[in-house]
Amino acid sequence: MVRYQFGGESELSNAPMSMSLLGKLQRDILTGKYRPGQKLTEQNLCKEYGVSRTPIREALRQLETDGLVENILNRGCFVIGFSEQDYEDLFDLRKAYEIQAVKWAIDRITDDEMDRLEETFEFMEFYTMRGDLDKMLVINAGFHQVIYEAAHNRMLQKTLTSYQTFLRYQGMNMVYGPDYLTTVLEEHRAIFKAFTDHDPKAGAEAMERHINRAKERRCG
Amino acid sequence: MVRYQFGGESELSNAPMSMSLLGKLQRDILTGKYRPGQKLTEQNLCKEYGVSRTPIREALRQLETDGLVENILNRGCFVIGFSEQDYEDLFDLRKAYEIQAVKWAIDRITDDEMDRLEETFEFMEFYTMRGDLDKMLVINAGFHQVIYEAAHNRMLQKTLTSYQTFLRYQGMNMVYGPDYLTTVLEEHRAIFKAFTDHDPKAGAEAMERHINRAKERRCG
DNA sequence: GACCGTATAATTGTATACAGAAATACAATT
DNA sequence: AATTGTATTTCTGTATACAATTATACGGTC
Repeated sequence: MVRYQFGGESELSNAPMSMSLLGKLQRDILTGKYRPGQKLTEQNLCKEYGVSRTPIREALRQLETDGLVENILNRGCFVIGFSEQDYEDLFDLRKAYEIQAVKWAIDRITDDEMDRLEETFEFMEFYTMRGDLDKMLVINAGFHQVIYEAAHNRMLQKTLTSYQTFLRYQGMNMVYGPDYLTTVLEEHRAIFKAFTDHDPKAGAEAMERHINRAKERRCG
Repeated sequence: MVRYQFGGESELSNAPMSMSLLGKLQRDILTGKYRPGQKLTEQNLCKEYGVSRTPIREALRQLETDGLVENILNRGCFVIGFSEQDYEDLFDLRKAYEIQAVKWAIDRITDDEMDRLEETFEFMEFYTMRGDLDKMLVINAGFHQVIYEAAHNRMLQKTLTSYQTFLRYQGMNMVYGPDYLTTVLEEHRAIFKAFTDHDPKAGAEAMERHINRAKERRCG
């Protein structure tokens, strides 16, 4: 049995069913509810999310490590702003890791993971055929997630998952062209083929093309 | 006036003079005081570091985000173990980012940063001449830090700094060969030359060689 | 002796209380 | 009007208290 977990609601580990406080804060920062430079007062966040200061502070510390807020001693947390350059750069950082991920994944993937990758790709074909953009965006993220897992490196997985979260909320404002679905499908097909061919080099090249075009499209 | 901050005691932002709790925990995990799989009980850490649970918990959350511990809901924090493969992989992840860093840095470096890079390199030459390994290791980290800063990308800088911390504590157990100093100096000279030549491609190649050899040497 | 259920203890998650620092308001002074 | 010094308030940093969950110990049953 293969389970899918594309919803994005549960953040890998400790998520008590509903969206975690950390996830909510990530969302609200990345979607612009809190503006760059804005001070996040703990009291206000307590009221906003209906919890006490302790969990708020712990979430803020994680956001600090994630690089979404800056904590200045005795003065509080401030939302970090991202320039256009930062967003562009993110594609290059992601590209470097995605290429490494696919190379490792093709070498290290287990049979079970290969089954999941195949099934995920078949879902991509299905939803492309149906023209279901929303489902496609979710499956798209899932396809990459399987690769991250198959790379069998915790740090890589954490970092790329974090980038995905980042781009997911960014992508919510994007406009998707008419042939987005078919184009992206073919890009993923090339990547998937590299897995069936056990060809890390081809995988790296296909992934590089994929991310380069994603950068041009300015969406995942 | 150019100030150096190589000591590694102060972690960029909020470090109240002495080593921060987070830094101590990082050190004690990475140097093996706490073993992989070991449970970090909050009470014990309180006694160990002489603070209450609140700051301990906040530090643990940051360590979780950093990937040094795993937090299981209602069960506590456990030290994450790193395999030989993980350590090898880390060089590849670092390589990907260091190459990107040097390419951006050569494009984006300010005059002030260039002065600091030059001065740092001159210190490297001096300490190599003197055969001062300890100082050299510190300056080595500093040289890369200047590059990270010159790349002008917060995420890149955070990630690479974190890798440096990781490898620094690892490197403490390493044995350095007799020509380590001169070899490393020449590798850095090639990188530095790429900056004076404003040649990102050459910089990337020099950096790739540097990290590849570092991987062979199994130290910074 | 192995297994299971309950009671107890220990530990985590959350809320609150208190101390110290920073921001603010405001009066006095130039 | 601008500035400085002080008092007040607000907020962060830390410690502690309480609630919920998990781990442990122990006794009963097979």
